[in-house]
Amino acid sequence: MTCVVAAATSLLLGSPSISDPNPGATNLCLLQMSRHLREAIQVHGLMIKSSQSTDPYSAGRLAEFYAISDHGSLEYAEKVLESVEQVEQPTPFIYNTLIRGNLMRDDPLRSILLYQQMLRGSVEPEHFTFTFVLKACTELLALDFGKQIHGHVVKIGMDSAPFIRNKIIHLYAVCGAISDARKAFDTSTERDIVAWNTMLEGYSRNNDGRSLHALFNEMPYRDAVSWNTMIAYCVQNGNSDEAVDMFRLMQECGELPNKVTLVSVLSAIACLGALSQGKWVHAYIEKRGIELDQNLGSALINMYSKCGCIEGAIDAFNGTKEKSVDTWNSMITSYASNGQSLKALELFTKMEFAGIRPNAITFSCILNACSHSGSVDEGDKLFERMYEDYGIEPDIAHYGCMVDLFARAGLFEKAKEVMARMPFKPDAVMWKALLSASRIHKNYEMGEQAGTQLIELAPTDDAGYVLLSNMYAMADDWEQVYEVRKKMKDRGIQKVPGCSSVELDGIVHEFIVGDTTHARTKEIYEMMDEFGEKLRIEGYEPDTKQVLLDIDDEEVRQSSLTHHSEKLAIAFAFINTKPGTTIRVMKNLRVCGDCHSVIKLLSKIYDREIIVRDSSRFHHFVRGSCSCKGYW
DNA sequence: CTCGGGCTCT
Repeated sequence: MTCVVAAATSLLLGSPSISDPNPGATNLCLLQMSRHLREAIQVHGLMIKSSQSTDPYSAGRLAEFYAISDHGSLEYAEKVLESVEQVEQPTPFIYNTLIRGNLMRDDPLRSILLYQQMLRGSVEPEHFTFTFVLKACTELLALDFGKQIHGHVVKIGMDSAPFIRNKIIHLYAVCGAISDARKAFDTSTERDIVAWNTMLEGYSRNNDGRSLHALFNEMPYRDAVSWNTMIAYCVQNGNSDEAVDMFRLMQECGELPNKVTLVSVLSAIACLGALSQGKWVHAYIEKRGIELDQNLGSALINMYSKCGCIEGAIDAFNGTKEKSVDTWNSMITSYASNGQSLKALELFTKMEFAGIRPNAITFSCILNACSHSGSVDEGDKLFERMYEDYGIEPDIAHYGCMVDLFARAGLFEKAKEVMARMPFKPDAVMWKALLSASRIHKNYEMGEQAGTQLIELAPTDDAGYVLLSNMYAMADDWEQVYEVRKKMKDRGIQKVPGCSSVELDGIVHEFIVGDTTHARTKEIYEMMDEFGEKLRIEGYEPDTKQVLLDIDDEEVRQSSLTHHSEKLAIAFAFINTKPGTTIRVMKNLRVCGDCHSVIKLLSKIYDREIIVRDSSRFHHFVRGSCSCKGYW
């Protein structure tokens, strides 16, 4: 096709003797067939020669090609407008096209300027014009300017047009003027489904769950978008359970989930760590023959990864037809967070080999993998290559990875060097990494400094206090433990209670520390006693320094330790699953050292694979050892 | 004779 256009164009340019019965139509045809900017420019040249380029319809076509098509150029589009202006008043179509083109290329401000230019030139806006300009206002959050346009629209009686009215609702909703949005919604004569959905989105954005649900219930009928909006709202507010319920209800109501639905529900399932539900969704995608595009592919990889199921993630990765950087990044992260850092590094090499250009996020993932596998030299090299080979300036997160990398390996001098050299002030994430590493390497001095800084930088986060006091306890510095505890109490910071969950037959069971509310509490505690017995035989002794913050009495401390939520969840899973079944536990906080050693032993004693997802990573316990190799 | 990716996920 490309060759045809080029050949035809040069033929026409080179041989004025060839007679074309309708040269104007031929040119437009050639223009439409153009697949490259230079071809269009050649046709444009022909049109200029025959004075066709300022003819209103042809100029519109030219502007459209330049402003909208993939091989266009907004600069040329504006040139078309300029040349028309010199001859006559441009049509609204040319303006509409330019406004739309700039919107599509993420320059809404230019769209607005063109609209103003249009008005100055006394070109009458059409209702197409308003839809584009209102969208530009929405993207710019230009509420006042949008209100002016709204006024204009009302004045000329166009406010009842559904497209325009919906854009107005959207504008107000996005700008947070929810009552104005509702007014526009209430006063519209015919409310189509988009109007309802737009209003739903408004409540969702404004975090008004009550009005959102009320409106959803009032809807005369709902489509997939309506359901998706509700599901997304649940996900955004951390109500993963409710999101999954909505997803079920949606299907019961006969509405077919689409890709957007699936992406949302997968992220909810990932939060819950509900693997069997995630597998169901994967099977559903395959059954319906839905193609794994980049978004859906990444959502699946992410879900499997967060459920500790690396095989599933690999499947989803391989099943994603057109892999983007994000797809690769997701897979690299999956390996890294599941304790397979060397695989992550391997995949990065494959990625480079496949000619995919890594981005800043790729390097965060990969440097993180290096620190978790203790690949210090490799990480050092990659950090250099990041700028040298790919021109990516490291941001604070990358420096954080490097600090983590060195500190985890016990190279505190190197870590400090990085911090001194970097063009940023250390952030809480960095101090936290340093503090954790100090605890592992028993570098109390470094830990004290990091912990103090951490508490100053993130005074409302309980993690700093907990980590620091735990470290003091390890060092047997009980006076400091008390100080930290007091500071925490004075500032009204509460320790977030540990909470773990396991999924059984599609139902997620939750346990908090010392939980006695579950229907099968008695059996659970009996199981725990059995654990205790077997552990004692293995020669295990509880590490009571891990509890600290909430308890003084040694006896209570011990019992609290045995009742950590992950242990309850594991006991429950033991009661309800056949020997040999892999157990997956999701925890909101990091696993404590005592639980970590207990679970290691349990995996050995009972020959069970136990996978625990804590707040920062996965622990795959198999036959007495853990994939994190003691680093977490 | 042309034009509304109308709302939902990342």
